Formats: sequence, C-alpha cells, structure tokens
Amino acid sequence: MTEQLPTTFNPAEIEARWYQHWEEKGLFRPERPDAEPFTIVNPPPNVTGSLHIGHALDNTLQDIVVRYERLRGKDALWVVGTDHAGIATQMVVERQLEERQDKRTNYSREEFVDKVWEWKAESGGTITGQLRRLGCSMDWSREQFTMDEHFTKAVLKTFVDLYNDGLIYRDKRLVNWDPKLKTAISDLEVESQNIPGHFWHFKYPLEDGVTLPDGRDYIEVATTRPETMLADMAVAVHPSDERYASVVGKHVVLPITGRKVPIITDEHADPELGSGAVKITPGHDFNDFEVGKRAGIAAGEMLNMLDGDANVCQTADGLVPEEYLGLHRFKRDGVSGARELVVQRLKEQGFLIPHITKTKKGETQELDAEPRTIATPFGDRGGVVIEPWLTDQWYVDAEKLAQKPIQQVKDGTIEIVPQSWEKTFFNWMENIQPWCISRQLWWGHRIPAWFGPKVGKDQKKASPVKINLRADSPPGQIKISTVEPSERVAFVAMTEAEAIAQAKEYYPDNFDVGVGEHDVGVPDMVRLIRDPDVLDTWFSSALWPFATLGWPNESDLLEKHFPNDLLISGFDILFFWDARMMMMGQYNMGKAPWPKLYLHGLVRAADGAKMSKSKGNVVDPLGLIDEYGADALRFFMAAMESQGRDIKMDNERVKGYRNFATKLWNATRFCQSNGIGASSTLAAPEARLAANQWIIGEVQQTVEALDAAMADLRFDAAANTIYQFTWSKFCDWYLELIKPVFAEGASETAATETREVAGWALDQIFVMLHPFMPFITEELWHAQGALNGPENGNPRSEYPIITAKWPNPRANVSKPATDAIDWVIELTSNVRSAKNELGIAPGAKLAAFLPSASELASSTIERSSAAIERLARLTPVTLGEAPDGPAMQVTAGGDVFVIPLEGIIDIAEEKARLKKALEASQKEAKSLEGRLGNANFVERAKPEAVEKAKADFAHHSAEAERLTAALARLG
RNA sequence: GGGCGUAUAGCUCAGUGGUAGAGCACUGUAUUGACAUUGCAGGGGUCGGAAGUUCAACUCUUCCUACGCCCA
Repeated sequence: MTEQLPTTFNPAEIEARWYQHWEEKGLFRPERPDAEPFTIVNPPPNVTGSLHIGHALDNTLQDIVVRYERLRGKDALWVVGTDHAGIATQMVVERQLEERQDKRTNYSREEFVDKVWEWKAESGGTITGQLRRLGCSMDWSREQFTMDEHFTKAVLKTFVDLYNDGLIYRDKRLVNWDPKLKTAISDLEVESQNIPGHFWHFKYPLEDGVTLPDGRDYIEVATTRPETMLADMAVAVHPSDERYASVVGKHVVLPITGRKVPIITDEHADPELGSGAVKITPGHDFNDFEVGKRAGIAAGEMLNMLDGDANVCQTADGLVPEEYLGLHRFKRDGVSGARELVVQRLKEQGFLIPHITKTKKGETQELDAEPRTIATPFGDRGGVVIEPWLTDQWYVDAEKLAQKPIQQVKDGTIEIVPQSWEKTFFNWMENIQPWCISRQLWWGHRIPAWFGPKVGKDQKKASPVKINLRADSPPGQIKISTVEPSERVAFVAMTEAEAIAQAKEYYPDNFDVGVGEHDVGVPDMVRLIRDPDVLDTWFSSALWPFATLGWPNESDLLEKHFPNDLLISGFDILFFWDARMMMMGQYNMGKAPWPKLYLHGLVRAADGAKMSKSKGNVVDPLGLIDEYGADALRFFMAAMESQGRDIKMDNERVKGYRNFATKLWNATRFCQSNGIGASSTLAAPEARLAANQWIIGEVQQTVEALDAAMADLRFDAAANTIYQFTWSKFCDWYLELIKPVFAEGASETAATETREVAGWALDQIFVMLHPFMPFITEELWHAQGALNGPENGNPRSEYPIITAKWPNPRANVSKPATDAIDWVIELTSNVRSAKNELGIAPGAKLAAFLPSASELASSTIERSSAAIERLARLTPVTLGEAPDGPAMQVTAGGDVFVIPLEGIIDIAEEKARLKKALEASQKEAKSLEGRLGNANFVERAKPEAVEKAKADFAHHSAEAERLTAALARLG
C-alpha cells in the first residue's frame, strides 16, 4: 500500500487484511516483559453461539480499553475463549438428533459426549471468527475453553476444596426442576412470567363430624394448582385466625385420595387471602416446603406425586387413584392432565365452590374458578413451567462465600461502575440462597464424587453380608445404583484413585473397593459409582479470571495478570457470572478478581423493544459490518455507551460514523496531495506559525480530554472528543487555515513547518482514534508512513499503529498564537453569518475597515492576512475609519469591523439584522442588570459569579450601545 | 408488594447550582482540486408536573405522573 490512496474508502477491502496482519505478527500481545500489565478477560461466549449485537457492544468496549492500554505501553492481555455452555450446547446437539428422528438416549453417554465434541469442532469457530471481524485484539494464541484439560483440573480442585471446607454439600430439598430438560436448574435460571390462570376454591371436609363455629363441616381452601392436592399433607391457617382456632389440631379427609391430614397453624397462611386456609403440599411448592419443615415433616417424608417428566406417579402412601397415574401435571398439547381431572372429579363430588361473577350485561354467571394472573416460573432454556421437585442435589454455601465480596464492594476494593448497580448487588448478595450446582446432563464437568453405600459404625467390623443394603444385590457385592440416595456416602476427590483410597479407609478392612456397575464373581467388594451429574456451567466460568491463566498451577503469567484490571460485562450476568467470579476469586486466590467492574446495558431495537428471535427484531452485527464497516459499528457502540442506559439501535447513526471514517480518509488524501506524510517524532514539532501552534494546542487538549474520559470509562465522551477534534477542528478549520501555505509563491519555510505539523497532528488523530476505529487508522497510518518512510530515516513507519505510542505532545504553544487563530475563526464565522442573513453571496470578497484595532487584531491581520482573506473573504482590511455611507458591522472579540455595503445590499435588511442583535443584547444586559442590582446576589454569590456577571453586563451594554450607534448611522 | 432506573430540540441522546449542547432529521444556500458519505448558515427546547432549599434550580430535596427493568 503505497503511492496513492483510492478516492473512496472501502472498509471491507482493508479489514480482513489488517486483522490477519495483526494476528499473524502476534501484535495483539507484543513481547513486553518489563511493562506494567493490563489484563481483561473476555466473558466467554457459548462455544456454539454466534455474534449478536450485545457481544458487539461488550467486545467493542473491551477492545477500546485494551487497545488504549496497549498504546500506552502496557503489557496488555485480553484473555479470550469460549464456554462449553452445558444446557445450551447439549440442547443444540439434541435438537440436531431430533431432526434426524434420533435421540440422545439412543447413545451411551460417551458416544453422545463425543458427538458434542464433534459439533464443537465443527461450529466452535463461528463466534471467534466473528469477533475477529469486529476487530477485537484478543490473545488468540492462548485461546481457552472451559473444558480444556487444565480448566477441568481447576474445576475439580475447586469442587474438592469447597467440599472439604464444608462449602459444598449434598442436600435433599426442593429444586427448580425443568421437566423438559429433565434437570435441576438454579434460581437464576428461572424466569417469572405473569400468565393468565385460575384460582379454584374447594371444600376439604372435616373429619368425624367436626364443624366450624358457623356450622360448616368443611374448610374452604383455594389454589392455583389443584393437581398438587394429590400430595397435600396439611391445611394451614394463621395462628391468630379466630375463625379456625377450634379446629386446629383436628384433621380433614382429602377428597380423591382420602388422606387424613392435620390442620396446622403457620404464619405463611394469609388470613386476607381467600378463606384464610391454605392447602400445604411440601413436596411441590417452595413455601409449603418451609411450612412442612416447620411442622416437623422431614424432607424425606414429604410426599412426591410427580416423576421427572412431571407426570403423576404414585405417592409413598399409595393413595393416588389409578386413573391419575401417568397423566401430565396439567393440560399440554391439547390433552387434559391431572389438574383438569382433579377439578372435574371435585366438581362431580360436590367439593368445588364455584366462582360467582357478573357478566358485562349484569347477568350472574357461575365459573369453576376465578380468573387470575399468576406469576409462573419458567426455565430460561427449556421454556416450560418449572416444577418444584424434591431431589438430592449438590449445593454451594453461597451465603458464606458472598460475605467477602459484599465487604469488598462496600469498602471500595471492588468498584462497580456505574455505582447505581451496587444496591442491586447488595440486595441479591445479602439474600443469597444456596446455589444448586448439579445438573442432570451429560455435557459438562462431571461431578468428582463417587458414591458407595453408607455403613453404620456398628457395621464397620461386620461381615460383607451385613452391609448388603438391598436384597437384590448378591451377597458380598454392593451395587450403589440400587442404594437409596439417603443411604449413600460420597467420596469426593480429584481422581478415581483418590476416591477409592478414601473408600478403603471408610469400609471394613476385609473389603476391596472398585468402581463400576457390574461385578461378576468378586466377593467382598464394594462397587463405587461416580455421580452421573455435571456441574452448572457457571461453576466453571466463575474460575475464568485465573483458570485461564493456568491456575491451579503457579506461573509467571498468573502472577503477573491476576488480579485482572477490569471486568466489562452486561448487567444481565451480574449475578450469573460477575458475583460468582468474586466469590471464587476470593475463595481460590484470596483476592478480588478485579478492582473494577463496568456494567453496560442492553442493545435494544430502534423502537426500544428488547431484541429477540421470537419478535424477529434482531439486528445482526455482521450485516452492519458488511454495510458500514467494523470501524463505524464500533464507533457507534462507543459513542452511544453512556453509563447506566441501554442503547437503542440506530442505523442512521452507524452510517454517520461511516461518513466520519470517509471524512478522515479524504483529509488524509488531501494531506498527501500536499506532501504531508508521517511524523517522525512523538513530541510536537517546533512551530512558529500561529495555525500550527493552534492545532498543536488543540491536540494537547484533546489528548487530555480523551485520557480523562477513558479514566472514567466514559466511552461516549471519549468518542465524541476525538470525533469533534477530527472533524470540527482539524478538517473544518486547520486544513482550511493551512491551504494558503501551499499556494504558489508562498514561503517554503512555512510550507515545510506546516507539513511537519500537519503530518504530526494527523498521526495523533490516528493513534487517538485507533482504539475506536482500528482498521482505517492502521491503513492510513501506513499510507502516511509510505510518504515519509524509512528511506528518510523516519523510524515511525517501521511499526504498525496497533503498537504505536500514545500521544505525548509536550508542546509549549504561545497564547497569543492560539488566540489569534481563535480570533480568525470567530471573525470568519461572524462574517459568514452576517452575509447569509443579508443574502450576500458567500464567496463575495468584501473590503473591511477596522477603526480601532486591538493589539491582537492588528498583529493577526499582519501575520495571517492570507487566512483572513481566504476564510473570512475580507480584502483588503484597512486599519482606519470607513468612508461614510451604508455599512454592516461585524465583530471579532472586541474588534468591530465596518464593511461598506453600498450597492451590495438593501440597507433595510442590515437594519433588521442589527435590530435583532440589539434586542438580544438588551435582553441579556437587562437580565444581568437585575441580578447585579440584587444585593443578595452581590453579597452571597460566589465572587467569580459576580465578576462574570459584571463582565457580561459590560460586554452586553457596550454591544447594545454599539449596535444602537450603528443603527443610527444607517438612518 | 419491595427495589432500581429513566423523563432535556421532531428523533436518539450528552450535560452543569449561574437562564442549555451533539448527531440525525428539517430550512436556506454553495459546486472547476481532500471530501455531496461534502461545505457554510439557520430554525427549533417554559429541560415530565407540583412544592421546597438557595441570592440563583434543568441541576439538590420531597411528593406526584408516565414508561422501563429487576426481585417477591
């Protein structure tokens, strides 16, 4: 890429080329052993996923920070990798099998897992390729996967350590069961939705002729889930509810099952809700579970009436009638379920209390149930209603692990940006529930626990036959798969061998211990079996900040890059991922994983709706890249990212930033056509000309503003700063100001200086813009380098911009010089504006008189007459009184130019213009006068505010006077 | 029911205790050499409503209204 740039900027043409160059040359992680580290870990996307607009935002922000820090000389490491995403990935592969009329259970576990690995090999590169298209400068040489061998080691170690510390335990309690995926899920994976449903009222007859004070021989209960009455174990009333005090301790006989259940008291029963009496199904409702426990029912005794598919099964007491067995819990695919049958039977038997209501026409109507909106839990992956189900699962004691992170956020060890998220964080962390981490899936990290039969102390020395817990096991051989969970003991270890060793310690000396289901002819042997479940995906990704760096092995890499410096994530995974990294970071590493957590919002559709596949309003970032270029999309994301707000998609704005890239492209072409090439110094060149000093000063201010914005992670402010500088200062003013320097016959010294300064300023733009728009800046950087390259001894063109140096102008610009340019700019704008209002052709050159010139004016007119002529189109400018006759007045600073208008314009129009300006000044002056006349203001306001008001008043009064005089002169 | 957030120009959004800004859109205008993916100029806002604090409120406080999100 030398010689000439094409006349139009084509993003697609340069993007692939530069990305490949960076990656091949290892530029995303240049060797900087002595440099200060800077580390970000990428939230690992699902391995089989593809890039959506949220990834585009998340990764753009991270790349901006990483490129910025790399340019500032740090050893910047952006860890990248993918997540095995247990449920999501298994679902994808199962769906593929379904399409071929096949299913998972047609295969062995090993065969199926192999299929998932095959699928990963096939499609795992999709999203990583897409991240490259976005320009993300991650360290691909160390790409990670949460099921890499070393990662698995980290996961197992964490599990074993937590278990040994009592922070992981097995418990029988209600879990959120997804009957479609047939696995337990955590609280976070449950989404509550309000859906229309019903509230049924039933009569539960009192036993043995007992009656309520009002004579009724039944208790009325209401429920939204009638089918669960098959497993009801009590009726609860509030302890202070007088209506039922006389029957507490008595029993009701449940319709259908005939089960006798007690009437108990519990705070959970709300006297205001329905009849005040509530049916209690401890095995299928979270609240009832707690009520049941308080009533002294152990988890193991709680009745269960559903199987893993949420079909009715027989309860332990065998009281569920035959006709219910096998029915689904409720109507599904048009087929009635247990719910419908229960309602039908109760109605037939007279136990249903109808809901009486009036129609719109005022007629009384009788319904089976009261219509009601019900907050219903759904699995976020499976999409079906979650069933609270009593099972044995592994839990993390999240409450204990949460304590240190809570404190760290409170004491500032971890800063959450924007801070408003702290409250949400505390609210969740301070009420955190045990974290269910076991999943009944095949794809994932298998839990390192091996079960064997529990042995009582007295059995320790007994013969093998006596610890044979089940009749169907041959003597001396114990198959754990036939042992009730409550009769199992777990050996938790990193390896099978360690688990066996533990087991040998546990079992009587004369026992041998092995692993596996079957055993033929080996007596006196305990067969352990590994827990078939896998861990919640988030259990492994919680280790991401250090397991990706090699932990638990110690290394320089880990030492240098942990803790990380910053985490950027969407607020939607604050609890799923961020909080758990805090817990695991603290537990495993003894430290917070990063000192700062930046949370960004969601990218929404143009109408503000959440994007979703079902709504069909998903915007594909790759499509935007194809249309406008990756640089434009990235700049859009940055410019729109203000803290604490979601981003609404706006294609027009992306287009605007594509235009911005084109603007820079053309500005560079202009520079090249005037012999302006690459800079050769990091510091600003020596400059004498005012325009050059001015742009150097502006660069300096821009760098400062940009650094300030980046320090605060104000991506919008950073993007707008570089945008405004490039377009409004550099292109609109500086390039226009220097055009005369390259005119024929102009000073060669001035041209040389200007080439140096312009080339330098352009390079500073490239570097400052590079984190936001890496592709075009790299392209133009090299194009400029080709113009003033190594053949001239310029070292700058030997390295790419990605590893260039962040601007450090160290310039000393003179105030009179920059003031002069600001003055020219003001004069030019005012002249243009006046001409426009008076309908004078913009190109018309006008003579101007300056009756009393300030020092700034006279020296600027002398030194920068070419710029004044070219931009303000005033020529000649005479220092002195204007001849009599109609004229317009234009100001710059305190200087008033008189521009004769004879023959050019209608005097009336100038008078109108002056009058408008006069009114504005008078209004301002009057308001300021009023304020200054207020003693309270003068006495109590800050002195600088008073000073400013005085100065403004003086200015506006003088302006009004001047305008009045000018008007008078026009007659 | 609890918590959080938002409300500023037609649209999308910044913003500060001293009477408001950007981009897009709109209006007018310019076109022989960087750029029409452009230049120049302009119109447009009682900063959601009410009360309070203050010399001064778009900004701070309280309440209200609307919308959105999270949790139960």
